Formats: sequence, structure tokens, C-alpha cells
Amino acid sequence: MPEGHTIHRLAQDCATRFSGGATRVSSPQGKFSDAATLLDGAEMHTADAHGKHLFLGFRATDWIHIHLGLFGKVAFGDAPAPPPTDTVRLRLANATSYVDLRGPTTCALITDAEKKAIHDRLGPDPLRPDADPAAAYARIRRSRTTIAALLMDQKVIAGVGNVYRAEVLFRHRMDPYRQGRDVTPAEWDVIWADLAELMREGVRNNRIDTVRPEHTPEAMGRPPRVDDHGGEVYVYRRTNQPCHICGTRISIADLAARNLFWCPDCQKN
DNA sequence: TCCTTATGTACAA
DNA sequence: TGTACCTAAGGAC
Repeated sequence: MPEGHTIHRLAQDCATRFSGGATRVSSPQGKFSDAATLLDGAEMHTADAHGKHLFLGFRATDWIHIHLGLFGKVAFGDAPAPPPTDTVRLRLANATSYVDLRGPTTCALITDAEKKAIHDRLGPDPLRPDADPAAAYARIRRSRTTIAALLMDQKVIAGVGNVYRAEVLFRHRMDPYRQGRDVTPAEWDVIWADLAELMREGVRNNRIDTVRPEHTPEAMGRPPRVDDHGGEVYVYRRTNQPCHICGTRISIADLAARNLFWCPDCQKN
């Protein structure tokens, strides 16, 4: 479930389980073997997240840079760690815990300078305390690109993925095809604040829930949603199902090679 | 057993 | 814009 909230939660859990003390580092699958050998036995002193990027700090200037991509998965467990399967790209283990990383787009050993370059090319992350929403709006306000595409652009805002994109636009009744330059400062302020709150809750619960209390299945007298992504949502992956608010069937479209979901009746502005 | 799908990104043309 | 990459689950046969 790799949107930004997943990565921040991952950073927290890595810090809880592995900071302080030696960490065994290995790459059963092999693609990270050389770096794993260099780091094996060192202490993981920092776990930092920016958008969908995770950085695990070892020694003075060594970082493991992880990006889950679309398929990457992480599994934590308590010691003793079972024999790894042959798809485990990275395993960290200590006396009490282990974590296995599979299928990431990126798992690489990088330097401080390379880490900084990644931060520099990413937009503000609503989950980071240093994030400046004005920096995101500065790009949005002069763009003719649709707000749906801008929200997915990690240079504009870091950490938002396809679920949060669809859901935040629905929550503010915004037409996904509206051009960035037609989004007002007041509208952006509200969207940013809402994203920050939704994503913080996502970190807490390790899942995405976006449905307001008055629209929950219990409040609306409908059956609870069952979806393997785990959360309760308005439009994401609800193609042709009735909108929770107005009953119109949810639309799907292809936008920049990703699925876009929205209610054509509620989101006309 | 094969095919499809997925919450993502980078690079080539 | 198209394609490659990484993995696993679910459904069709």
C-alpha cells in the first residue's frame, strides 16, 4: 500500500525495531548483496521519510534509499527470523526483530549528497514538519495541467498517490480536470490541510480512510465496504458503484497512465 | 497454469 | 506516449 503514509509508518516502525545496537544486513535475493556486506553489523541510527522515499541511516554518511514503487512490500516480524524466501531484496535483523523488503523499485546505498539531491527534487510532503504548502501552490497556480495530474506529481507535492488524489478531490467536490491555474489559494489551503490530516491518520492506522463520519456505512445504512486495499473510501476503485452522496455511478478514466476515479455529478467545479 | 491487476517511477522516442 | 521494471494475489480455465 505504498503511498506516503505507508513510508512514514515504515520509518517509524524501523526506528522502533532497529535503532540502537548492531543490525544484521543481508540481501538473500542478491541484488543488494555488496552494499549489505558493507553495512552488516552497523547501527541504524536514523529512519527518515520524504514522500514515498525512505532513508535508513548507517554510520556517518551511509544511507539505504528505498522506494517501494508499485509492487514493493515490507514485512516485519519478531525474532527468530525464518529462512528468507528468494525474493527478499533486503533483510534487517537484530536480537528481537526482522524486516524483509520485496519487490522495491529502488534499494540502493547512497551518500549524504545523493540523499540531499533527492530531497531537493521532491515537493513538500504534508507529513513533514518542514513542509511549505506555498511551494506547492507556486507551481500549481501557473500550470495548465489538470489538478488530478499535479497532485500525483512528486515534484509538486510529495507522498500523494492514486488513492489520496482521488479521495481528496472528491472530499472537496473538485473536478479532477480543473487546471491548476484555476485553483484558488483558499481552495489549495483547504486541500493541503485536509491531506495533512488524512495522511497523519493514515500513518496512525496504516491504511487509508477518507469517509467522513456522517457518510460511513453505519451512518448511511449501507453495508460496510470490503476492499482489499483495506480502507473506507468515496470513489477509489468504486467504478460503476453508486456515489455515497448522490447515487450517481462512479466514473473511471485513464489519466497519464493511471486510473482516475471520480463522481461526475458531485465533482463538477 | 496462465492472465490480469495494482496505492509507482524512469527513460526512450 | 509507450514501455520496462519489480512481486503477489485473485480469477479464469
